[in-house]
Amino acid sequence: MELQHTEIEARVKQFWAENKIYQVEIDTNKPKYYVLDMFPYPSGSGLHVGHPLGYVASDIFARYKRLCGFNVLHTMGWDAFGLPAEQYAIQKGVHPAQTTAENILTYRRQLDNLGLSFDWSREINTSDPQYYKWTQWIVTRLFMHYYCKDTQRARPIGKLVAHFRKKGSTGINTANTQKQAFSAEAWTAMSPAEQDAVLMNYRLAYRTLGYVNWCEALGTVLANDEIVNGVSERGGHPVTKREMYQWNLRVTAYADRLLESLNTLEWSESMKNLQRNWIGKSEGALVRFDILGNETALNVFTTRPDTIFGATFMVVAPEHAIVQSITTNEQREAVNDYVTYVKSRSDIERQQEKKVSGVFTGSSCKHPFTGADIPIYLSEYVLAGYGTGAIMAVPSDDDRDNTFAKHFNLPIIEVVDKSMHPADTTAADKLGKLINSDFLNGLEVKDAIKAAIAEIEKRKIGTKKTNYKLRDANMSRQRYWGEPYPIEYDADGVASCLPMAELPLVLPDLADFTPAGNGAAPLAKLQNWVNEKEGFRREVDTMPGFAGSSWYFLRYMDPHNTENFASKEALDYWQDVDFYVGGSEHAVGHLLYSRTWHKFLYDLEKVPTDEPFRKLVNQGMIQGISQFISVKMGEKTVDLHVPINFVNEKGRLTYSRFLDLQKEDRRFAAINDEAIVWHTPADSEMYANCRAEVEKMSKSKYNVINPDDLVAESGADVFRMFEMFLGPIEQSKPFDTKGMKGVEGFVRKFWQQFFDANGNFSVSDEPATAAELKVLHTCIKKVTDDVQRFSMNTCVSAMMICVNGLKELKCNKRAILHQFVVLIAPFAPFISEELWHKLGNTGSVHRDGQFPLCNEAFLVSDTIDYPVQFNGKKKHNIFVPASATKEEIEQIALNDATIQKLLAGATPKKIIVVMGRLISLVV
RNA sequence: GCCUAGAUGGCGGAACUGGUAGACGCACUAGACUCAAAAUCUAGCGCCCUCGGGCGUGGGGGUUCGAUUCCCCCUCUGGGCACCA
Repeated sequence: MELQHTEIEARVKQFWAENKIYQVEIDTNKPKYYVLDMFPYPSGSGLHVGHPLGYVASDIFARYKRLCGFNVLHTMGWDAFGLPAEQYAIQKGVHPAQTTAENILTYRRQLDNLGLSFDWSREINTSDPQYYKWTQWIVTRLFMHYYCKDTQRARPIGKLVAHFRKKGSTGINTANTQKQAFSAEAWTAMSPAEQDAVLMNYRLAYRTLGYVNWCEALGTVLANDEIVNGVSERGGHPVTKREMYQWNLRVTAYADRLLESLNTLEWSESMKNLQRNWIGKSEGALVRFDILGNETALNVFTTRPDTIFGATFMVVAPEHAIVQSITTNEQREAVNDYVTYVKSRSDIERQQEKKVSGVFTGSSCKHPFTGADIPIYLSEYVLAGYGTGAIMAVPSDDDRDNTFAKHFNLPIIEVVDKSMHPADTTAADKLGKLINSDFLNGLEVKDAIKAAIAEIEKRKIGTKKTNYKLRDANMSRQRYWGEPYPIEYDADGVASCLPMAELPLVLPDLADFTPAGNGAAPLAKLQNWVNEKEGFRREVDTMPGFAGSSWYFLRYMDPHNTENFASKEALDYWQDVDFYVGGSEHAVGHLLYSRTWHKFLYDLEKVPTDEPFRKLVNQGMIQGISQFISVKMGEKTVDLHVPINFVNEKGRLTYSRFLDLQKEDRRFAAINDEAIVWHTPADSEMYANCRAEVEKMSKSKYNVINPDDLVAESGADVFRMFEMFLGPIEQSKPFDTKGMKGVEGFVRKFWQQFFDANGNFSVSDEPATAAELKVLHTCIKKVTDDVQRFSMNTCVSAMMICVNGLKELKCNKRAILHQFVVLIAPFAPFISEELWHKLGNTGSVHRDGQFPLCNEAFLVSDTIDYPVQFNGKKKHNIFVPASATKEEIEQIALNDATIQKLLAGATPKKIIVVMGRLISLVV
């Protein structure tokens, strides 16, 4: 009987929906398992074949776990706030809520076509007020807490206020923006506005004036991870610096813990390294250099305090606040010129052309140990935003300092003797013995660093210090389509957060979505809304995309709860995400913010675990295969993208497919009007050879493959297995539909195994033979092992071998086929459900099936043929009973006539039997 | 420059802790069926060679009876960070 996949899919989908097969509840009799996909932003273009890669893989895993008796939480939702919907709203005037709702319907339909086992009763949407009520609530909690470094956890801001009242700022050890010192009296004497400003220095969500990344084209500020190569990640618009009041998330407070607990996670090493890199912890010392003829001093951060005797000059960032006060009159003009020059250079220019530049300030520092005068320079290679914005330059052991010293003819003093170490040892290796360094002479670098810090602290000229590259995350967006801030300002401008009872603060309707101008958010235009509450003014900025996505995995545990973001019962049962699947592009954005929020909630004892995602797998990107045609355009030849469905299997452009298109779809013709005379079928260029190239899949490259088409053509089961069969999940690879044929053949063969020559359903109740059991159980073993390793491509291979084996044995035994149905169920959910019912089972294979266990006894053969090697060369096979011991194998080998001949009377020096499998005779 | 992952037939890729390299699939070739084609089935398919055999996992060296796997050096490719002191 022919496999009618469309009919089967419709029938099975209905059965699943009617019987709520995938709905899951807390069940304390079963162990829990939480399998999660990174939820998508529902964009206008729908799913392409790249999206399902991770979804299908995690679905297989979720289904496998379910069949193994776990209570599996497997859910999906929508990261629904975001820029594209708002940009579209500005252009077309369609409310983002409407666009988003439409896109969600498309996504939902496409996902359902793939047979994914999500519990849709737990669907969430970050733009739903019932959801963002809790996003806002968490932000109010962040606002109401500070980070105590003594206890290494977040604490209520009230405790800090109480401390200020009693002791002022003395004795606190907190994460803060800047150091402050004030007495209890001074605190009490402060106005509410002044106290508010002080507290902003400690809050975990805080508002401050600072230079931020401003994107004029998008009309909003962006966080560091939203900027790639100096332009906005979305749209590629230029980004400039602008001074504005902004909300920030104090992620730096958690830097150490984020770094530490990475070691406990089952993430790929490269993923952990991306985060380590981004956090960028470095340990060293803060050292004070007194400036000659000036009361102020220059503080520098260095990771190599041991090289301090090699410091021959100082370099200060041109933007540093101290610049004017240390510039002498003789040098003022040169300094001003240089500062102007640096300001004229954009970030991109500075990154691209790194030339040696700088200027002498005229001032000098006194070396804290030698007392020598060391000149202070300005140079753009010292960054204002890192460390103290000033360095002690050690040209002997730092490449940049070295280049600078040579350029400006400054002295270089060797302080580390590297001659004891390999020739290619560099300063970065931190190897060698100190020389020319007074009390440090003779010490190895590692010891010298400790000794130098000890001495620096003893002389009170500096302290041990840890620095991070990680910056606090900007959390304000001057956009409409995001969560409103649950913050209001009183007449004095003092910020307070809304109480729980006033949440959610619903995003008001707006007709015109354009920014309000001058950096103000669209909501500023709604003066009634802004001033709705008497005596208060509402915050008009909205939250960035990462707000809603930083905790969504918790909401799935208890999505309809109105009293809490999730009940304690649900949190205690579901705990955390056991298995998280998603793209590696979220390494330093979503994954870092989620971890931070989660640790914060853990500090508040709201979640039971310190980390949200135990195991993480990053699926690779599915690329498209673009087709190009070379076309003469006037003088030059250009390569143009050709829609892939215009190109036949031989890589030739076919005219007939073009003719099939409706007029409005003739985009390809339109863009190439100039180049090709399209309207003459006889035109030889119509049949030109195309050139294929692997690129990112995108609409503009005409290389997108829609999963819907493939599902309609070959069935969801085939599509799922084929996506898995492409190769390892983690790897990026081009999507080439050519290989689908193989998987299609496999599914068909499997199906036909249940039918006789006349097409009637026919299974035999006779007991299975040893050969049949061996074929099946070999497959069970392989699939069980590989699913757990997340190696889905080899699972599919194993099943293909199994089906070929059963076919060869003409096996239609119920016992064998029943087990295979359960085995294949995670991969091919539709066909397995259909066959499960045909075999006379009730319920659903996905709920009532039990994943078959491998019985190794079936795998054993009577005899095994062992290859025998001589000196690792000559080979000869011997047959031994499968149960033979090492000694017996040796005996049989030595008695074998051929081996005796090969040995020619010699006694082997060594007989090697490894794992009972292979023998090597060393003569 | 630094970090990280990788390099295996014409192609995608197997080989999980060192043990018959190339599983499985695609493509290709031949045969069967067919008037013919498609589909299907059967067989072959790393390279060289006449059998026997020799050579083969980016290149070079090493450890081992035995290396795709472990160690050292080099080349190339993908991803990330990038004047972070």
